[in-house]
Amino acid sequence: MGTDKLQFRSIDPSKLPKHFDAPEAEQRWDRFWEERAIFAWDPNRPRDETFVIDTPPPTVSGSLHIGHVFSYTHTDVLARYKRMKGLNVFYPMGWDDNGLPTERRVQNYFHVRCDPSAPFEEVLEVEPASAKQRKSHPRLVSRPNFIELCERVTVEDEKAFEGLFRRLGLSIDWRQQYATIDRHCRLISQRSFRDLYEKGHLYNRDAPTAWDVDFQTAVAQAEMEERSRPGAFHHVEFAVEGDTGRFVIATTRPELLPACVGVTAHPDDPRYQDLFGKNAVTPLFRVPVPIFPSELADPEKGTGILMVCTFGDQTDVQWWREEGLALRQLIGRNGTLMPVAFGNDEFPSADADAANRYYAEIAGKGVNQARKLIVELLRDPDGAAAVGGGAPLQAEPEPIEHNVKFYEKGDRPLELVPTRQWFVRLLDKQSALLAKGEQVQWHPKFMYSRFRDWTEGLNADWCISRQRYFGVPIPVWYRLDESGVPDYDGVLVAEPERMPVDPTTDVPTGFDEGQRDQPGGFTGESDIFDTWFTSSLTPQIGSHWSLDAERHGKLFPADIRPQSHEIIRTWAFYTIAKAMLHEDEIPWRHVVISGWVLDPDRKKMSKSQGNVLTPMPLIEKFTADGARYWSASARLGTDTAADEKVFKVGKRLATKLFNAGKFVLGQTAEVHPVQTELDRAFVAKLRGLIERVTASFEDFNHAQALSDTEAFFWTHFTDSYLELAKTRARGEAGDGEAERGSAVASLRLGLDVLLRLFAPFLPYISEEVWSWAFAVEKGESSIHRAAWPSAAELDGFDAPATEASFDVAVACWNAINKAKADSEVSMGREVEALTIAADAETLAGLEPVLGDVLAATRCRAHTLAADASVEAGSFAVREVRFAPKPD
RNA sequence: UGGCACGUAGCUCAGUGGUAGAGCGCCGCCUUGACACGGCGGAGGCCGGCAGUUCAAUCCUGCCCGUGCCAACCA
Repeated sequence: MGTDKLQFRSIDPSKLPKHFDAPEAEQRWDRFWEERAIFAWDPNRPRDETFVIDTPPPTVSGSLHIGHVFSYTHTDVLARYKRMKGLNVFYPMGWDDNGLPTERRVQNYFHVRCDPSAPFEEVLEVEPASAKQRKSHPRLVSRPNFIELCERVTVEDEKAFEGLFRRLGLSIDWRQQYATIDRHCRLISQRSFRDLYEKGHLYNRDAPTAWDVDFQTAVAQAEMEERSRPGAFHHVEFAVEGDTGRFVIATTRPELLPACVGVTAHPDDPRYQDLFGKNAVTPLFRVPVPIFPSELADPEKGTGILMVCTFGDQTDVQWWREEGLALRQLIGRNGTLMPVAFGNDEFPSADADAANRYYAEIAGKGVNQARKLIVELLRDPDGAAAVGGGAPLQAEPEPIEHNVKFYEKGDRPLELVPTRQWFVRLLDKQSALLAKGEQVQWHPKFMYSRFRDWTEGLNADWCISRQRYFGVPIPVWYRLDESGVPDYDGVLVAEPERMPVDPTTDVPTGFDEGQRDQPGGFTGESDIFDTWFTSSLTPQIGSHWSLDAERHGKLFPADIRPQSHEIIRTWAFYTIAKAMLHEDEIPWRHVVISGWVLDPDRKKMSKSQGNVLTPMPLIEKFTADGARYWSASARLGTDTAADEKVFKVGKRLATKLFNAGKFVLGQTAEVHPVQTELDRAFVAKLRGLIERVTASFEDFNHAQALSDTEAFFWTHFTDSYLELAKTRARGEAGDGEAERGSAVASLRLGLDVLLRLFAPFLPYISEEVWSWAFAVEKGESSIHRAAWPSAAELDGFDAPATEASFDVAVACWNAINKAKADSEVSMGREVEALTIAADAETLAGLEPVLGDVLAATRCRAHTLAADASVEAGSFAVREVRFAPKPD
């Protein structure tokens, strides 16, 4: 026979290093994958063979933190699994460089501020600012120069991110890269605007809008957060016009008193029945304002009657609209009290001189300072609303803790400032949005409730304009009438073919540059889009929506959207909204939500607490596979502590694979089929593992898949099967070549299958061991392109007499090991003789695997004893005599 | 105040309507021809509390307590 001379493709273990050099291997394999384009998406394959990932574009101006490792690994594990399943994986990478975080970073880094009126400098020379420079005033640079600096910084930041992601082994197709500020994204984003405009989903409006006084830009509902802040109730006495009546309102914002435009109480409140319809007079400023009833006033709160100002909060806006109240805007865009004069139609007063005197005290001040000052003014009896009323401030302010709305990136409370803004109409589409959200499958399921709660609680349309610089320009111009006033209804939207445009430098069709800002001409919109307006298009950015119908058809909707839960209300929500508004579609079939990374003490990581972990040192210390192991051990949606112990376990697992691979592939033997009972039983067990792990992956449960694979590898493979088959594999058991070949064949099969099951989690070590022999043997140079193990693969193997053979062998081996441990002898000590007791049935089951057990335990002579008192399936070892310890 | 999630060994976490699991840590032993970046053995838990459903509850239901997140309350 010619075949019995055929040898397994083995390796010489002595030529391998003693220890796995992970840092070296990580760089080597990253290059290999890149050169061979292992992760390249093939545009020619059909949609049903494609798996599309809508990758989160990280904010590159933010610092790298361990959370990036965590959630991106979750995605990558799935990507690698799907690729091995034979799917054509589309796995792009985007960088979110657009917007405020970058601006802020540039401002700090170079110590500059953007001043649109500053002259453009052809060659801008700026260096990172020194501590000394930071003490002086920031340098003012033009908008184009500022944008140039933003681009300079983001290029550097992107490199850092790419470096991390490559080192981590993310199987990204780096040819599919985008940045949310690049030409392609500006184009898609502006086309999105045009499409929404044509469909009637957009409007612009001059109205009170949430405004950050530091960034000096409007902010959307989704970007607000509430922070608990100390405040105080101030009780202030008002008078009634033409009457002797007085009443006391309670307010936390006394500085808005000059902006008081009305007073309201609940219509059923018996205390204030006779006031409705009359005018109140404010103290200090003596402004007459209407008193009206409103269901929104709560008789239980404060004194039950309150002042309405332009604008203290959202309810003020509502009252202002519904009651048609005056507009007395006090707080300017920079957060200080604007100069106003009393004694005219806008700011009427019964005593303008006094009003102006009081106001002069607080004009130009910031909100906090103005509040302190006005409290003092309210102590002045002369300031009473009615003659002889005494000091308007009743008693001392009563301190309270209350929640105040902030821009999530801001440092001072939001103000409501009337400004012209663009909005996407969403409030009228809540139920349609909910239906779309329901069509998407959320993993874990309960995360849908976050989306639902947010959508149901929506209280404002989406404000998409920002008064900033580094972002996608809103592609519109406005006609100017003969007196130079913009016509905000006659909007000139750029044509799709001309996009992307910058209306501050490009000219609308039919006009020329000379007409810019001239009466009868046009003016360009200088606002940019909210970052989310672009980020909400990542599926379309990848699919080239509106540019390439064929590609779009293959890549949209995407299969999965991985993201974390805190941005469900922004990124997930807006993306669902866009897909619905553009094509009445869902943007992806599944949303895969990662939890948060907590610090080792299970506290939320935050910069202010200084407990943020940077990823590279952890990767250096525990290897990329170790870091991935930690990430992948966490179930979706579960907040997870960055516990070094878990990283360590991952690193240890990779080492174990290295060593096990070295042993298994180091065995030389003739090629024979798997035929010995123990080997067949092992293969049967392996089949069960493949089925369970595959099912877990299909169920988006990567953590279970990893845990099952790891447990099998450690418990069944290295700690038992490998030990039991070892002697036979080495040909030391005195069996024939067929038995030896069987052992080696099944050891290799076990290694082969386990490596492939581990490959999505531990791409480096699995590729390394794969490369030693399987790459050539299987004709697949990268394990990451190898077929995912299937039960069908094992169909050609003969079944064992009974699958229980494996467990019986292990139970007996464990019992003998325990006897050795109890006698404190090494596991390698030879046994001269022992008695193995078990019930008759168990004993019979042991027979076909007994040889391997005796060989593995180095047992020279044995007696089998049937003993019904021993529990079925287990063994008692008696009358053990150990050989003397060899010299 | 409401919604969601979580509460299991010292720590980090799995898990199941039928005698409770892993890793780390701890204790004892073993320098074994893949691996001391190992191996073997062991100790350690009224599965947050109280009720209910069930033959049987750590698991299902209700209430309570605690933790986290989200949202509301913001005069």
